[in-house]
Amino acid sequence: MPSALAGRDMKIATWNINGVNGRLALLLEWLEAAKPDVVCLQELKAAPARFPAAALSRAGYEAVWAGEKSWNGVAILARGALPIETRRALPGDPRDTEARYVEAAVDGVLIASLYVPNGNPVETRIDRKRRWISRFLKHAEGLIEYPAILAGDFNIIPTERDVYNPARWQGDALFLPEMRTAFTALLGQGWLDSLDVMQPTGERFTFWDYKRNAWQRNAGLRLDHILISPPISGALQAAEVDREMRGKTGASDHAPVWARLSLTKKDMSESSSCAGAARR
DNA sequence: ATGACCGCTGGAAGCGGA
Repeated sequence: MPSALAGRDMKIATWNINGVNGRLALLLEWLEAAKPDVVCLQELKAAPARFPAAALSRAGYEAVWAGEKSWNGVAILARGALPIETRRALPGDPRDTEARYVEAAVDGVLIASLYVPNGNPVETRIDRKRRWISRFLKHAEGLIEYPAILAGDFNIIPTERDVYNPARWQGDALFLPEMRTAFTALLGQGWLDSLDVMQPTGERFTFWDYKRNAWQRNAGLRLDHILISPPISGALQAAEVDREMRGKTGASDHAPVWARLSLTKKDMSESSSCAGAARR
């Protein structure tokens, strides 16, 4: 374990991998090149026993994950350390068995990897998304005082700047005013939208549909977010989208997003609070 | 440019994704 007295960097990334086994070679290539310290993955699309833990360990990453056959699935990877799992489900509904939330402490920071329900078609599925987000907002509020990071596929387009053609997405579950309000409410709790802060101008899409030549037309959306709690938000140094990963042969329809934090001795002293959150 | 792509499962064609 790194010394709790020395400042150090943490590069944390989130990537909706869209099939962790089908994308394993690309994931390993990216880990080697990008060298993130912490990675949140979504859409593993693999049963728990089929998560490629051994291959990732050989690449230097230990992992905790919530798996599910065929659909969903979330994981947290840490370079050179085993994440200390604090939760494997979002609290508030024992009947919700979908693998959409996992939480772990890594190097004194509480990390959540989340995959919000899509919500389309609105007529039949928006209620599920609404209820999940309601539970998530409540849980997030309880984490705000700790050094914590919420990273994942939120399935929410936060602003008109985050969609190539806002008019075409009116009424879609990703862009409903209600959903954008929920995202704003999260920021209102104190969470910092790292990509928005570090890329305030220009485009910062994270998803391009496989259909209709969306990538070639740059018809993208910003759906993947890394939110940082107040105790460590001042440590944010950089945040970017690894767009080149979307252009690779056999790419996921999402690109990785990453943020770099320079954590100080003061941030480290909050680690005991993180452990407190883990015990709750 | 909401039919048109992709991964998963099962071993074909259907489902879910966003």
